[in-house]
Amino acid sequence: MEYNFNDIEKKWQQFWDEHKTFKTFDDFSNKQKFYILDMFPYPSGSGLHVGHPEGYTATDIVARYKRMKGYNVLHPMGWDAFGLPAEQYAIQTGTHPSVTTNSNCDTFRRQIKSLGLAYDWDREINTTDPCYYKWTQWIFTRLYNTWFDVKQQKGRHISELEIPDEIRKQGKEAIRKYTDDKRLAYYDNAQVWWCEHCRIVCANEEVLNDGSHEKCGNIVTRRNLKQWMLRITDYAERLLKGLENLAWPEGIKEQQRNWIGRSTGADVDFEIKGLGKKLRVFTTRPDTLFGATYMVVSPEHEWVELITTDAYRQAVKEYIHKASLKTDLDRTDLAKEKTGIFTGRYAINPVNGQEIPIWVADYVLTGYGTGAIMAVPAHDERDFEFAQKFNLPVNCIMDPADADPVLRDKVLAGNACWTEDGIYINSAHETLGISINGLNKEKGIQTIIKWLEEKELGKATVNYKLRDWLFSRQRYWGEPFPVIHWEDGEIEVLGDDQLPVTLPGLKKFEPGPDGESPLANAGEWLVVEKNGRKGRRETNTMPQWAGSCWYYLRFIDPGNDAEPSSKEKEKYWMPVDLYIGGAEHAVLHLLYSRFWHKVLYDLDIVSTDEPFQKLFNQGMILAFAYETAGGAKVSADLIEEREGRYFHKHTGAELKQIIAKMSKSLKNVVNPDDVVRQYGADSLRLYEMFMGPLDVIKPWVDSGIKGVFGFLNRVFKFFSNPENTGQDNEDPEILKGLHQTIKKVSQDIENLRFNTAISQMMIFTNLCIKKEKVTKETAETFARVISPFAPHIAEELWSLYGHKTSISCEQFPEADEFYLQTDSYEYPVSFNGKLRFKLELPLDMPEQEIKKAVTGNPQAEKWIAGKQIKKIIVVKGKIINVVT
RNA sequence: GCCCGGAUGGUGGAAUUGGUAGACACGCAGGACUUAAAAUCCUGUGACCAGUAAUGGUUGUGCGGGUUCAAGUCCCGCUCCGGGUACCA
Repeated sequence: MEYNFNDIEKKWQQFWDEHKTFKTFDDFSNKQKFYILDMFPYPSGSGLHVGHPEGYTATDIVARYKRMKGYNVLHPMGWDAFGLPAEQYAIQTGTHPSVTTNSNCDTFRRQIKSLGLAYDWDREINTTDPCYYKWTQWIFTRLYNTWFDVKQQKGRHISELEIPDEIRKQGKEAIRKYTDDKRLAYYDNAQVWWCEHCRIVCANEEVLNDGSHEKCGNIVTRRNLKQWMLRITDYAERLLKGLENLAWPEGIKEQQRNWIGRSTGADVDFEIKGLGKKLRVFTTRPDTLFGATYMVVSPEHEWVELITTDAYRQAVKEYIHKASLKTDLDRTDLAKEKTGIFTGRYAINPVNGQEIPIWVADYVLTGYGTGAIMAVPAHDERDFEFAQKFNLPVNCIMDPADADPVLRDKVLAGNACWTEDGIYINSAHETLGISINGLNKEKGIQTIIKWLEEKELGKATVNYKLRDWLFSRQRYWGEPFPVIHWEDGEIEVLGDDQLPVTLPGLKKFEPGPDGESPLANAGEWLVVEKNGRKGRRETNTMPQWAGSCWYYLRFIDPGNDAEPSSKEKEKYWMPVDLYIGGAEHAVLHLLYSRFWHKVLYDLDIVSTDEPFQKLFNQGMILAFAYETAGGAKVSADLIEEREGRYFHKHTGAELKQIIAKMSKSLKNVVNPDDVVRQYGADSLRLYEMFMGPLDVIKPWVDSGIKGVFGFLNRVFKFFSNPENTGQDNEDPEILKGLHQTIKKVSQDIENLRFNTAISQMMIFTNLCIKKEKVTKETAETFARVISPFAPHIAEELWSLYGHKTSISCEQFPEADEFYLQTDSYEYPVSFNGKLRFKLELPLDMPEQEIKKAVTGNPQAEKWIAGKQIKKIIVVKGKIINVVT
């Protein structure tokens, strides 16, 4: 029978749809649950690309397999549909973003369905649906009404915040300020990144390290705006600790750890001479206090003016002004030429009473630590560089005893910087009662911190690189904040009964004046009045991350209008057992979600501390592209191939084949629709899995899909022919192969190694074709084995064998060890590690006899002749090695 | 600079705890079918050397060392490529 994939696939997709084959029931009774989730897509206008089906097919195989193994499987799909492109399109054409979004979702849904993915479509969600974002707003109000109790390391309701008496005495305003300073969501004047091109505020995370906006590549600038912020920094420690028990790729965990950037050290107070104030610095190297020869405060430090003496005031002012004009790009410029200026003021080093100058320099950052440092040029590269430039003293206090002697001399003389371990010198003060001379780094740090704490000059502290999360955007197409700004300055966050705050209809979607959100033009929607008090709605909207921070909870109970998801269902389904998506979300989405989830956990809304138990990243799919000798890229439709070389159709120049990301400009984009049309969904699924391991980056090769297409043709031709499947008694070799295949495929699915599972099925099919006949039982078993990978063809075969129900409701076969046992083994026999011949021997043969059998074998003579056998190594069932 | 990955035939990639390197597939070559082509099927295919041939030998997992009876796999030192990050005190 011909393999007519088109008819087969349409037929079964319709069958699944009509019978709701993959509907998930909340069967809390006996079945074990398995929640398997894809990172839901942003439905862009260009539709699915071949990268999407990679992860989706992988989860689909696991979902189908687990279902056949008797699990209650939750495998949903939805749309992360707020976002810029729909809004930009609205600005250009006046089409409401919801119209664009809905039509894009329709395209995505159609395309995804055409791949035969086993989703429960009754659970489809859309972040732009008011029934969905009602709960995004609801969670925001929870964040607003939560503070983080540092002692308990736990978020608690704001009503449980104790107000200190001294604050209480100052009255209502002070209490409000005190409370607002603790809330996890707060409204604050923030220095924000501004992208002039997109006219949008960006989070730190959305700005690339060259200072450009990740979405458009435009260079961003700084602006001061009132913005909503989320106090993710409070959860830094929890977010760090929580990583320990997660089955995530080590690399991703490491990226999150680096992003959080925990570092331990000490806060140390330096008395400022003539001011009666103490300047606090953070340092990871309190042991180098004796080498501190100057101090630096950042240009934005709140005491800069205070510290600066009159003689230096003008110069410092000019310096700060210049620094404020610099973008972060300039500040972290490649050249990194350090700049700075003396304030005229001195501080007193607490370990030895020495007076050291205080400088202002922009190599010290405002947002980290205390925004001020003690500088130890002898033992810190940055300080050393600065000291060299401004002729500040370099005072070596650590002898690099084990270093290269030339370098050591330079370090001791203050002509080089040493940051590694060594032995302290010049690090004692008799009257102050401190000495670390002769100790090493680890001991030195301990000793100094202990001394500082005793003398109340400082204390051990921990700092994080992680910053609070800038949570508002000046856009229309996002979740509105459930917030009213009253005319008297009070901020009111709406109660649950007033949610959702829906987006108003607009005619024009251009941003408001001065970078304000388009919602600033929303007229009546903006105005609120209550008992004669006037207010204005918040015009910012939430960033795109908001909706994706908790969507996995909504899939559990998508229709619930009383809660984000019911407690009972949440408890049953959470956590997500397997989460698959791209590594580009290594920090942002995955860190934000974990943060929200932990807050919800603290508030007893969810039952697990972490949302995603196991995470896996699929590798990107690239495609061939072409470039000229000069490196100019040539679009794929201008290529001519001759004898394995590539030439430009017009110029005739020889081109180099390279591997690059798929892009419109290179015209090397592969469209899944085309692939499905030409080879069918089963072939696309199989090829994406057969290309290589799921987690590696790999190029799309057209000829590769022909290979799996050929395989499916052979499978269908052979197994659909009753003449081939009418054997009465099964051949032992087939039985062995079949059970090997069941075993290998099961193991490989569990370990997400689909490429080798497919290869095993190919081997088995080749064996069947060679043997020409199998039993019906074998054919039915194999259909079940292949069904998670190529579900359409498997359903078709299954119905050809006379079954009326879906194969996806069948049990996955179990491998029977009985058929896998063997009693003899063909040993590879090596001499001095080199394979010389093979020898079939019983597996239960004692070692002594194996040795005899080897040395007595005629083939061995040649290799033993004239030599002494030193020993014979026998690894049972593996290898024999004769050493001469 | 720092952190994390990676490097195996012409190509994508296989190879439990160290134990037959190159499974499976693509490509290529030869053959069958065909008037021809496509499709399909069969055979061969890391490189080098010897042999008419069956076969035999040498060599071979980015480079240089080491451990071991045995190294793609473990250790030390590099090179190149990809990703993240960047004055975080």
